Amino acid sequence: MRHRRRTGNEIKAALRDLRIQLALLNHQVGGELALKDVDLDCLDILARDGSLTPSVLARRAGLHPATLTGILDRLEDAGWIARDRARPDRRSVTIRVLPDRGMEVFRLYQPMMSAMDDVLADYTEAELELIATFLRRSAAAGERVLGRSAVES
Amino acid sequence: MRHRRRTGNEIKAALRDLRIQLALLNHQVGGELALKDVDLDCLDILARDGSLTPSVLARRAGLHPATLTGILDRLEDAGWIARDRARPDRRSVTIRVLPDRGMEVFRLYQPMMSAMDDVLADYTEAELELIATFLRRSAAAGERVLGRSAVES
DNA sequence: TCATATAGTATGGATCTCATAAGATATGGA
DNA sequence: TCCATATCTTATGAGATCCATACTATATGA
Repeated sequence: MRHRRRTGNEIKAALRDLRIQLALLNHQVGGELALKDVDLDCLDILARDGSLTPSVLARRAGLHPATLTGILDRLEDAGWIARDRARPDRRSVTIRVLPDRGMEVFRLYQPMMSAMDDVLADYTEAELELIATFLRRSAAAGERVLGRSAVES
Repeated sequence: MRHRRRTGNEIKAALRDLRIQLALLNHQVGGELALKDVDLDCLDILARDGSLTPSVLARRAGLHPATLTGILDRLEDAGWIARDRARPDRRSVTIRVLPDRGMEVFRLYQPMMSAMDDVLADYTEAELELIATFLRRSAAAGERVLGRSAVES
């Protein structure tokens, strides 16, 4: 059917707009916290995946290991993370996110969270489930695509 | 109802994951095109909003005017944009996105577009409309939130 | 006409990125 | 065990980027 394709394109366009908007929002929040965009991205990945080693985080974030060292130095100095050296492999380091500054971040994202609550209030429970599943599938799709091209290179 | 709140939080979490994934994907695409993340963001904003002046784009992207000059220099040198000086106000410049390199970008985003098509194939037309509306509302919410805090500062 | 405001860009110092190298540790075979 | 090689992280330094400031050109309004 023709409508399906058109709606699909609208979804992709809306997704692009949403990405921009979330990027700008993050940029603004980062500014208040004196964090570069990439610093926030790293913190976000750590929050999602839990403690990682620098090499794994660098690969996952698409950054050069030496670049990540600089980022971790900044994050450590500002009290966002700690570097632990107590693993079976003593070359390795574990990055641990400190809870100390969590409330600051929470406060800065609060306006967007409230705005999202307003959006969500218009939907039924079943519709919310549908949306949640769609978002998870889209994220997983992104992960698959990224994983494939990472393997090739 | 308790379920609503939980599902809402799941949506927010999924949105966070999706944001990360799209950021990483953009970072990867940018790498192939020798573009910084912020360069791609600017191109994306221009694609969304049409031709803009440097000052407007700088404000919209949350960047210092001098920073944007550097970005525009890069984009111009690489053949992404042109700077036009033909407006009523002769101090002003209009940034125009050139179509020349559009196909390159299209090709690089193609894998993600295909992956999204696979995701979308599981939904009915009505469900797709629901999702599209949700995404548009979320983007609009982000815009409102950002607009408010921009006014304050 | 001219004082002031605005758009965009040049300048230069601080900061960031990353290729390379170095140091520390691990691993596997002789 | 000993050692060659690989791996993890970080130091170093050159080049790129960011941005406060200053500057030029143009506009606006008294």
